[in-house]
Amino acid sequence: MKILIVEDEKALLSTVGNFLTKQSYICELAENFQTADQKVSIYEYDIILLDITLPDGNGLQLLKTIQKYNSKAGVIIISAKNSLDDKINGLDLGADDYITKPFELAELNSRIKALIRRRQFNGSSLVAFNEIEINTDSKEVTVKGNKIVLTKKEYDLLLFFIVNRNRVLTKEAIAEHLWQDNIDLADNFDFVYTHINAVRKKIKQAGGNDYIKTQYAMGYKFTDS
Amino acid sequence: MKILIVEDEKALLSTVGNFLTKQSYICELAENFQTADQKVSIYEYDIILLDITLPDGNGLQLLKTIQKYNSKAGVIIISAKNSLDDKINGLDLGADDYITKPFELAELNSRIKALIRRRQFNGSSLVAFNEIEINTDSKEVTVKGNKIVLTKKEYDLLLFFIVNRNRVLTKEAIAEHLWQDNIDLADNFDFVYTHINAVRKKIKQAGGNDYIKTQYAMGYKFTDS
DNA sequence: ATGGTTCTTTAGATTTCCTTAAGATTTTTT
DNA sequence: AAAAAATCTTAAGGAAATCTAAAGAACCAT
Repeated sequence: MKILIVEDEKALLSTVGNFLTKQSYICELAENFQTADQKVSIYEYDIILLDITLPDGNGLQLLKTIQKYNSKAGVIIISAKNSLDDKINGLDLGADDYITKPFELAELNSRIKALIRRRQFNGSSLVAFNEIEINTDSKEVTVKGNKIVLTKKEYDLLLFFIVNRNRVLTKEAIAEHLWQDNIDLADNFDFVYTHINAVRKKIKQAGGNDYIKTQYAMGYKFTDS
Repeated sequence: MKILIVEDEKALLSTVGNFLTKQSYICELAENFQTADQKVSIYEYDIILLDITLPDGNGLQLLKTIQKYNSKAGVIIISAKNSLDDKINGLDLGADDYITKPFELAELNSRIKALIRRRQFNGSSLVAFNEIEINTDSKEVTVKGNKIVLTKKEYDLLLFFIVNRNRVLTKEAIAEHLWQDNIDLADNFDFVYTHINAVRKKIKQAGGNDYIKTQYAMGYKFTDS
């Protein structure tokens, strides 16, 4: 099982490299965009760990090279905190999973294992939270195996929640993600209510739990507990 | 992610403060050189927004204090129009970016995000004081591992205390932080009592110590000793 | 154009919690 | 020791945030 680790922070790079080597993976390291791009276009990897913030280029660009020369590889994005949208852009561009800095090595390990497991069965990219699954390729959403049909806004909203699980998201942050620039930040964001209501309704109808927890005056949190 | 906003125009200060708070940053405000200098030399920040034209000193001077005590912080200079030299001096003295008045909140936001990305903050989302822990991502608060549920005002208050530990905070300072602009300085601040009482009660109920020490006629201090 | 879908707006119902007020308690001053 | 000032505590009315449903507006494919 070959893994390429792309990360410009040297300390982190070698920590992760050492750890994964001990876990019996064959590791290669790249600490900038150029090296990574070169390696990806020449060699084959099973897993690529990709930090998207690199000094000499954006890791998201690398995803294109990966798709071209290394389409069988599974990609886990390493994202900086607070770059909420990067995660989703990554998933759109073909990444399979993401992990937020700082992270536990144990967590990284279990995500790698999960990815390997998934890849062996079907090559599609899945984002899941308990009984809710999103296939980001086909954009299909299932709840307890039942397919539910979401509109684009609803889909974006649910994906945003699941990718940012266990994080309180303010209405403003949600609005900013869903409407990008077409939004007046001084506006009121009451229309968010409507879409949250719609998503809740559809998940409930399919027999799913309501993981969207309202935190009065703070925002919403997608969580188990 | 902690941000210090240094700006003498009160209206702008509170607008920016409110906005960034809603974007899930932990904000502190300073409306003159002296306060800012003091805060910078005592506390740690991730980002400092710095207006250089202050009534009681030049913001560029502050950069030296920042360098000395807060060298990890990223600095964005807020400059008045046409003071090009200030910008250049600022960048020379270690600022990371600048933004010109008047500016859009959206623009400020994206510059902050860019700065975070560049600096690759692994902004710790844990704030702790002995047996009390606050996860600022999930906004969960635990006391001896027991989760307690706080309202927004209570949460803000506790966070303010812990961030400003070992420091006597007047009722006025607390009120100013919790209510930002919506406050009449001629008012009495009796309502602070109610919230302090609520926080104390909930922490006690979860088996925690009462670190909120009342200093008669002076204020409150969150401390061990 | 037309019909269907999705998005936004509106407004009333509901929930949550913030402020107020008033009496009790503590600390300081006289 | 009494008076004054500051703080504590509790409960209830009202303000603010959220929910919900339904109608109007925009969009899209035919």
